[in-house]
Amino acid sequence: MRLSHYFLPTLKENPAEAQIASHRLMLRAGMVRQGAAGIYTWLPLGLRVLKKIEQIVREEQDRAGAIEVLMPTIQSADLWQESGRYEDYGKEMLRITDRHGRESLYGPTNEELITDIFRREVHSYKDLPKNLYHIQWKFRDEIRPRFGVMRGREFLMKDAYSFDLTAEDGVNSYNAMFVAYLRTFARLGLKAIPMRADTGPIGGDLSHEFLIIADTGESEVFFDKEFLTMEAPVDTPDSDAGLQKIVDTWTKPYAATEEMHDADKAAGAGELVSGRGIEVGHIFFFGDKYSKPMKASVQGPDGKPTNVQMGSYGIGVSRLVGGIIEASHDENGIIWPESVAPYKVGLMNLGAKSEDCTAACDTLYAELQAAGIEVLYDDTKDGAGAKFANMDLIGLPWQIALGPRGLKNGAVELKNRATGEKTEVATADIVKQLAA
RNA sequence: CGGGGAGUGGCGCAGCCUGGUAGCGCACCUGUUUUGGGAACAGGGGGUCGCAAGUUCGAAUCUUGUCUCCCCGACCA
Repeated sequence: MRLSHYFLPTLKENPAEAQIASHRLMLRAGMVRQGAAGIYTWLPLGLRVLKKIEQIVREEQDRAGAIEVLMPTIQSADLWQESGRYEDYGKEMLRITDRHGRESLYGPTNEELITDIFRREVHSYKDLPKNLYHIQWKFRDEIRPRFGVMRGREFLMKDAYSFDLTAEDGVNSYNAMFVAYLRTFARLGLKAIPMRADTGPIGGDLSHEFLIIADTGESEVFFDKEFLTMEAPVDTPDSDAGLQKIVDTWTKPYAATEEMHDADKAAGAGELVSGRGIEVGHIFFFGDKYSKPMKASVQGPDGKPTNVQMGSYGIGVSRLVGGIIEASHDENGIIWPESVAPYKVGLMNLGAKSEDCTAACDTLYAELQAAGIEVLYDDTKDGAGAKFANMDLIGLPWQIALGPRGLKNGAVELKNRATGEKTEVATADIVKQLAA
């Protein structure tokens, strides 16, 4: 993409409304603009990151056997009255009345809707297990939205729902998601720690939150130092026992959020670290909490109807954009992990008024594209300093600087954004090196 | 919802106390000179000061109301 044809409104100064790093940097890097409190427009650069995260989440859900659907944002109040949550959910739920006076709502979550789909279509234990997910915008009318997209009112979330005949099978489905989450966060370049969690309004008795550690996290967390060196599973076991083993490994060391922290239990554990955490995923197994009131049952082998055992599994996709920045930035800007970077490399023409230099940059740009490398090409007439500063701000993993000086030597300067390391690379070799 | 703060060109701010021609930096436009870490000079465009009432000869400035945004707390992917 040529910057001269792109839409990247960066800011040199810090907007007054943004307090924390990710919010500030997302505004400055031209990723988002606020519409109302906790509601954002995603500009091109931010949208690319959002889509990349979404895709990684999707791939890992698919790998774990979940099947993608897409449920609507607007739901009828009927189903919520059936589950009893229409009253329970309170003011956080945005309620809407349509022209016919029908009570509706902008979905804050989808347990009711998916349970309704399931009960209408699935009637036999032979069709189990099933895990259906979607990636959709949600709305929760938070009392106080803050921290940009990390705590917005409108947010993009992946939510999966598992259906099993027995509680034992349900735990297997839960474990499969647990492992998928470890893999997902690792691919996003994050160190996420599973912590036993309170089940809140979703309900149930088995639940883990996945938190990434960052100074600006919303809750205080305590965890065994061991987590910092644990590696996410590379292969996904295809046996229930294999899954259980991984879950056991990851739930054995002590880890708890403030509200679940038990100083006595922690005392017997390993070397404890405390810090602040950002919740990026939350999984629940809640048995028949919804299937019972909503009569979602299948016929078992014995011919008797049985309420299905359910679990639900959320990942805050839009929150992750902010979360990744919190975990990966410096004083100059964002440092994207390569897996979610909006472009892999930024090409800067430092001699935009020289025909030779521009021709060399145009050629290199075409070659990079031909090699399938995602490149943002700063072909504007801005000064060199402004180009460097902008590239650092938007945080692409690699920067190529090509100006009159390099043109003379047949070399470009390649900079690694994360390490700051700069190397001279022969222009002829640069594409090959980046493609590797 | 309780407590605190703020609304003045696109962004960051000053002016308000003590009412009297709306200002600065950045950004933007034109020209000239520059050109490897946010260039220089000259010229220029853009704001009914969140909104509404009130006080006054006169309101960005004083009074009242209202809306919005931000921060702290309780709540949350």
